[in-house]
Amino acid sequence: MQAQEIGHEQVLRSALEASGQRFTEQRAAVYRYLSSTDVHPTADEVFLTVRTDLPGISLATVYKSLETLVGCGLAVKLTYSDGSARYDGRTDPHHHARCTTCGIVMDIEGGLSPEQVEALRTRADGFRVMGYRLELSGVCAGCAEAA
Amino acid sequence: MQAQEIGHEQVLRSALEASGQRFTEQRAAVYRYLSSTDVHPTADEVFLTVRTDLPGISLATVYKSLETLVGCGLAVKLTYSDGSARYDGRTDPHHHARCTTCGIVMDIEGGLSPEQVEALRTRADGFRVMGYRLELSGVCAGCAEAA
DNA sequence: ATCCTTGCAAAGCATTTGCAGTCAC
DNA sequence: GTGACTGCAAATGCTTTGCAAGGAT
Repeated sequence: MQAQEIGHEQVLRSALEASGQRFTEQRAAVYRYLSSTDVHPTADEVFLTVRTDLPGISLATVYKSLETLVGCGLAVKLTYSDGSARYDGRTDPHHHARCTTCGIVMDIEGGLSPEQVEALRTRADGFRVMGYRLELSGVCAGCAEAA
Repeated sequence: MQAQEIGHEQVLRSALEASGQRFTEQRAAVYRYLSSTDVHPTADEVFLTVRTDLPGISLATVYKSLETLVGCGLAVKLTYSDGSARYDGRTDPHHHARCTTCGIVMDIEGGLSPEQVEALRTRADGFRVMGYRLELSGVCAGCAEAA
């Protein structure tokens, strides 16, 4: 969808400009991929995929681009107990469910209500809430069937 | 409290035995420290503290012991976007609030109700929920004041 | 023209692993 | 006595960094 891609590019340009950073092919390619998928890829997976569009891109640049996107609020970095880090291009409120067997991360629609967040905050004296993360862990349908 | 320590030791012995593992001084010392603090220490902080009781313990053993405790369900490993991993010796349901400035992790009392968890699960088709993690991110009172 | 960004290679750092000696059961 | 655990040191693997060349504004 051409129109959508242009929309994405505008979003990225604005976000970069707002923080005094420059628009580049590499950042655009990383952002385009991240906002087109729901697989929550690792940095290496982003690298491997983006490289098919932009053969010259380096892994270091992918790391830097991802960090830039996170800094702009256009992506979220998710870290897990097995040491893996994954990136999520969705910026609307939603939760995750992670399969501890195969590592897949699925989206769960919906967010906490402001009241629920506030109820939590009142239990953390003086804490200023910027965001939250709610994640189920367990076994996905596919792995449960295989076992 | 001598009685409490003995209680802890029994809990650890049972948990280890249940999974066919052995009770050792090192595991006991790591568990004793973890269940006595609410600072959510990193592996290195556990090492530095436990070493005052058990001067010979190695960092590798601390890592292995922590992983053993996590495997027994006596501790929870929390990983963060800056690459740090922290361990929590509390096993009752509760949440966390993490300061993105100083890195401190605070406990928030309470858990999600079974109904709330179920409501989330129904949105993840076929997923078998084993646990969840709910965490606020933001700025703690101390850091907010300093800024 | 300025200075931010890239790509490469080297460095960093937390964590894991191989192995011989030691210890729990 | 047997197999698991420890401590040490080396290795691993993801991520970051330094720097010269290139690119965006």
